Amino acid sequence: MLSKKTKYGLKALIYLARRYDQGPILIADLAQEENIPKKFLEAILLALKNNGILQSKKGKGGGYYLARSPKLITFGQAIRIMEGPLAPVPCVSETSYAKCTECGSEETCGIRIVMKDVREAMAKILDGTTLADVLEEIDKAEETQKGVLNFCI
Amino acid sequence: MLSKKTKYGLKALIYLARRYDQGPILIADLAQEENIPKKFLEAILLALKNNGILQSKKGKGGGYYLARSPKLITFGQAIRIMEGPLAPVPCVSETSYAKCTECGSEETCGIRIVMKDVREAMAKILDGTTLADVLEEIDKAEETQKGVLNFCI
DNA sequence: TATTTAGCCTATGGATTTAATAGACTATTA
DNA sequence: TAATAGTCTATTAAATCCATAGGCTAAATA
Repeated sequence: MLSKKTKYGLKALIYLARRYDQGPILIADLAQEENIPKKFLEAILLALKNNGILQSKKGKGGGYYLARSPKLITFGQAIRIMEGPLAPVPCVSETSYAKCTECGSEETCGIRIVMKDVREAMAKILDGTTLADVLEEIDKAEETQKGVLNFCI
Repeated sequence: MLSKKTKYGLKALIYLARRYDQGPILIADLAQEENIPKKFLEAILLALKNNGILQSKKGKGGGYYLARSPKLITFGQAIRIMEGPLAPVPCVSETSYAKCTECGSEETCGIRIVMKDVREAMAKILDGTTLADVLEEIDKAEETQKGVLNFCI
């Protein structure tokens, strides 16, 4: 299960993506709009900034904004920063491999064999989905919803 | 990341699957062979029993054994018992759905749209992989390893 | 029936992580 | 220089994870 931290972070990224090239967005506004505790959000945005996903501007007229186009930011990148590696076990992680403590031979570990496939499947989706993709999907879903509503009326 | 609890449990299941129809296995033996704290393992096996994956026999000659053929026990079943639902967010869980707190409209939530795909991909693998499958894969991997060793010598 | 075996139950504890809040500090802009 | 808004350090409550201890209960065997 994703932590609240990660959910908040993803919500914030989607929010900022929707307002890309509208200048810096205030933490306070973002927090209020998305119902995120402001101080908690501060820490999350800072982490995203320190990892190159976001940029910020201080002082009046300041705020946060995407460091690059929504087309170039993936869910995978963001989730790894906030939640850690995608891999269910460290021994199959591509981005932060570690030997499983007390796991004898890695090549013949049943758990590892299965989790390798799981990691790959997750990575394929999350590293292949950009913020721009998500915005598009949201728009599509909203159109469909409108259709459903009209149909109901 | 999988918790130690889950890893221990999966190890135990694979161990028991390998010895299916060899009668009950002692917790103590299992714990020692697989390097799992005995008391912790007790709790894990009990949970698996209470969820229909294992059966046990008390008294002398007792122990734990699979409740049914390794072909009929999947990783998905076991992981859900020990780790909880596969779904990254409760609102896409098939086995234990719950509305995300403070998530306005479910149909147009960007996070949900992506995580739905992730859940499906994970479930496809984990619900499609039985203990018998894993034993087979382990054997295959061990054969390959032998080949590598001989080649090296 | 008595005894031993081995799983079952309750509870405790430390360590770590998660979620949230408070307050002082610093850079920037007008 | 005064106001703004991000940055940093601490603290805390709650939850979860990992592990251990000790007594209880069911079952097999002598």
